[in-house]
Amino acid sequence: MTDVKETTLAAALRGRGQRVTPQRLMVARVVSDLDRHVTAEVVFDEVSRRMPGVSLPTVYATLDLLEGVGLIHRVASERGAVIYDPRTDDHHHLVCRRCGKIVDIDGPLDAAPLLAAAASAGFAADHAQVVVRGLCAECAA
Amino acid sequence: MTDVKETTLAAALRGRGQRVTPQRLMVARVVSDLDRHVTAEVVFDEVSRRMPGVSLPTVYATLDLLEGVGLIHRVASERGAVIYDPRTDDHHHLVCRRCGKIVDIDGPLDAAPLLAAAASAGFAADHAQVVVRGLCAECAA
DNA sequence: GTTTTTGCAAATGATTTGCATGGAT
DNA sequence: ATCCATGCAAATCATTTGCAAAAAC
Repeated sequence: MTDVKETTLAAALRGRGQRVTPQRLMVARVVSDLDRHVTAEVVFDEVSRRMPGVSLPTVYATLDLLEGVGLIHRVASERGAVIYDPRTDDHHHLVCRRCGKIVDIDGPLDAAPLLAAAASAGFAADHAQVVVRGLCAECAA
Repeated sequence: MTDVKETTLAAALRGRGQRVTPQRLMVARVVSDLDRHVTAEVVFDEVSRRMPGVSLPTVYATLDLLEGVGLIHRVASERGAVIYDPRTDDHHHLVCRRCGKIVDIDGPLDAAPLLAAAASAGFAADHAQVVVRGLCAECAA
């Protein structure tokens, strides 16, 4: 069983003239294994469990790198910590305005008119996501 | 010329048993007058110009209150600070991943399927917005 | 060998909290 | 008179930076 994420990352790093380090591979593996929305802290905790001594700044830098390479996406959040999403396919999010919980929703979005509007505003769009704000079932109670 | 925002706010506060203070009215007026995406700092600076002595924690608390009342919305930001939007009608945003610039886009969104998905996940949705991430014209250069 | 990365510690920026005073009802 | 809101200072949280040592190429 090959690890698609690691080989993709290693190739991307080599292509950019950047170095393939064990810390970077571990951060990528942890994000892939956790397979859910994560913060830098959460990734740091799990990385530390598997490879003690890795620093928090390295985790921040590596998450940024993974985003640049396109292996993870930022979830558009409206406050607090940055949330990364290991899913890079087209999907959207529900965000609870009270507890901050984020849930994926799969559903169609006709982004074409918005992307056209983006282009005419001079933006080179990477990615369009819908954020639905509201109250989750627990917080509504 | 009546000030819709202020009367709405005063009414909402009274309805909730909260107090109508000059600081709250001023924060609401400033947000309305600035009429653009703002941070707490920006609001604080303008409020301080018009009513010296108002504290930053009061500005934070009041922006939170205005959001709760529905007079302003938070928008997804790229940088550390929370951005508030005085427009509460249906529109969307372009966010530059490099400089953080946020631009409004008006365009149709067929949110119905996403709102249906939200409901079946137990979420009571308030509001759906699209965030398009990318590079603005200046940063692309 | 050269250059990039790392880990550490400290700095920064945004927002929140605790608490006593002041102000709205 | 009662309680909520304010101002101040300090605390907290997430993230970034500067720099010397270690590792990748």
